[in-house]
Amino acid sequence: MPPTVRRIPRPTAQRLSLYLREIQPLIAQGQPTLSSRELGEKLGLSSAQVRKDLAWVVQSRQASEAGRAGVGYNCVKMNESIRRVIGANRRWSTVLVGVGNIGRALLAYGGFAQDGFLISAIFDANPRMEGKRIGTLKVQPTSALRKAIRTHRVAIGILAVPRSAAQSVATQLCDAGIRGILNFAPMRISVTEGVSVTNIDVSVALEQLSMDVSIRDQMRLISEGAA
Amino acid sequence: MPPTVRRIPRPTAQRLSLYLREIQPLIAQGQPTLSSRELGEKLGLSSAQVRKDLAWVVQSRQASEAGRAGVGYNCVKMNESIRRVIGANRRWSTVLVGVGNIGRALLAYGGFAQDGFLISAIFDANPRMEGKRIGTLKVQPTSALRKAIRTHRVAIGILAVPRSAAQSVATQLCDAGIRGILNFAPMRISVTEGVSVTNIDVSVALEQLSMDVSIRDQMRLISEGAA
DNA sequence: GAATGTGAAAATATTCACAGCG
DNA sequence: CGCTGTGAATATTTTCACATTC
Repeated sequence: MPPTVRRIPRPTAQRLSLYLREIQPLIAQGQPTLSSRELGEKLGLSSAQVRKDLAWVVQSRQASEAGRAGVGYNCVKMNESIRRVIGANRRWSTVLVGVGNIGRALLAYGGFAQDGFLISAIFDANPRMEGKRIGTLKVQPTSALRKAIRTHRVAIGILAVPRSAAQSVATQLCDAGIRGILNFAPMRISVTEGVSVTNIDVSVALEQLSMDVSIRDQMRLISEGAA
Repeated sequence: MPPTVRRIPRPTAQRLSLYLREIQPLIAQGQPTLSSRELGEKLGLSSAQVRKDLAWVVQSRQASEAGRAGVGYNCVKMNESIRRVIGANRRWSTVLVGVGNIGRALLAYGGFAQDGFLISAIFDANPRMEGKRIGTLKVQPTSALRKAIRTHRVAIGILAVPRSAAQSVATQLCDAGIRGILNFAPMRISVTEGVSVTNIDVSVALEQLSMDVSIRDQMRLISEGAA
């Protein structure tokens, strides 16, 4: 047995998604290859970093589709390899719970299909929404979650309900056998062991941003003081 | 001069926002103190990690408001100290560009005010929206950005326009003197040197989540195979 | 006893730098 | 030459473990 196959590092995994975002438009406009330096420049990363990351893609599968010295990486092949490694090559069936503004924004944005994510059914905890049609889908009560998740083999639930309903719906999703939850509610949710959660919290993002701005301000003051 | 004051580490900064989210409800329900172990358990972190992070808060300001051995950290004071360190103690004036579904969701969510973020003015690139009132604010054309940013001393722009308009609006924000942009458009935007950007990209989040789910699946298969 | 604060050790992640290919 | 792939060197982050305080 080889010296224990290490798992793909978190930071690498995160960057791979970003690489996909950069590569895809290039493919669309027909660019055949891309060097680690070019890709790195677009994202503010060193070329060595990019090469190390892409080396993971090649190694983690036994695939041999590597870059070519003197040329760079084949865009199409690299796109496909990355998608396989991060599990974005298959289609993911999802359910959306909550058809308020966020939910409707997600439904209106057609871009997920291209990334392999399909919203199979939509739900709302509010009975007044029941039966309403949005696009091609009819809003169902959350009591129908279990059945929908089983029949569509849904792995991912998108939680776009108000904070007050979030934990209750999260529990229903877990009970119905969901495997991962994308949580838009501005709170941490508790889930069954084995269920993955990714949070999108605007306040956290704003705080991160304001901190960056603060730090830049301080540095500016210092350098101006020194000048 | 002390041996060069190191800047607060990125991962620490990110976790500090999460600590705030946990501490605030505890304050509301009157809990006086919190131990590093308790806080860590809520977030799946080691107590040592929490203590190291909080040590930064105490050190990075010369403040002496530390935890107390045998007791834990004073919730109220820790909340305030963290907010000061990450720049969330002051009020941030923001502008929102794009009053589609995402923009309206942000306006409808009242929780930012509590975190010190105020949406001072709203804009839309679509002239048909001009003059429309949403809540207490009137939609302005993006040509009015510069003036609004100057008069309200706005540091942060929230970019919630469709992909096709994102770069153009980002450029307008930069020209108008914005300091940071929270970008909801599913693309990387180019900005003037010195402007910070934080992206909220649902596809990236979904990919991250699906990758976690995939990895769990693989581990499950392996352990079942071994059993 | 229960907890903090913190050096020292371990683990991770990034950058360097260069051999070798196209 | 330009660029990949990768060990070795750094740098950063996390964990350990324990003296110290309440």
